[in-house]
Amino acid sequence: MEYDHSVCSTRLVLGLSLNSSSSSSTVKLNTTCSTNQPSTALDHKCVIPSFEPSLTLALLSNHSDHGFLHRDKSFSNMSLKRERDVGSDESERVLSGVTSVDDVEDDDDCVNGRKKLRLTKSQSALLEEAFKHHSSLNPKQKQELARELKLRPRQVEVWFQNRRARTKLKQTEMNFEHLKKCCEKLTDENQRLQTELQELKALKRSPPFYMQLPAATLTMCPSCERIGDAKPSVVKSTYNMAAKPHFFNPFTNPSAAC
DNA sequence: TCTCCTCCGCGCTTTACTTCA
DNA sequence: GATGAAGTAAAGCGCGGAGGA
Repeated sequence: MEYDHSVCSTRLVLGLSLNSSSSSSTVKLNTTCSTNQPSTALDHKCVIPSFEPSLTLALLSNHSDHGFLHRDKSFSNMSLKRERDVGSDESERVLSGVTSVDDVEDDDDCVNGRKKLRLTKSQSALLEEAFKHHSSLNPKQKQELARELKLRPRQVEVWFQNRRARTKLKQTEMNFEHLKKCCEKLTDENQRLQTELQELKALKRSPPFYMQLPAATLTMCPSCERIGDAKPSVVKSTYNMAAKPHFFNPFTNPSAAC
């Protein structure tokens, strides 16, 4: 990601939009410059995985004796949903081949007792590598990765969710820093322009330079040093020159801001 | 076309664990 | 070495959108 800071001017339109949907998640920064420069857009796209076939088991196992299911005394929608998750995990475990006694013990530790799972360095590295290729996994990729890492697919899924969240947060922080710098530069530029405007106003209020000179000196043009015939329309005074002053044109001059 | 259901991703939050003063 | 605050990351929860029946 790179920004072209050289093309923006004082009239800068900055838009930060965060769009999310189930099919994609987009973090977009549009930096539109008044000089009709192309905008820069930063996109982080997540691709929706395709349909995942899975089994849904009813809540009949010992899972109800442990962990989060305790929280739901009633047969609410939430409990139904958790049941679905548990059922999904069960089916995924079968599909991913994680059926050993050790695996089950691990599950009891990290899910029901909510003991924190810490991924090993090799597991993290492999997940990072996979994330480089796909920020989102389809069911098949998830199953394969889970089998490779000896994790439950749900854990792989959660890792990718958290990883996407971290990426998005980092991107947002970067966008914020960029906008902050732009704002600071625009503030400085605004201050400079205000000062320039005050100077020009003061200059306009003061009497023209040629009126402060003795009449004899008016015969010579201060600009071209040509002796004039004292006709005011011919004389090029410094004031007349200043009548067409150089103004900072934000549309033609590069801004200090961006 | 509408409704229901399921799946999935996301935002927000909780919590276990680590690091550091 | 003990301890508490702060930080980090795995996981929980609820919501909404998409899509199929």
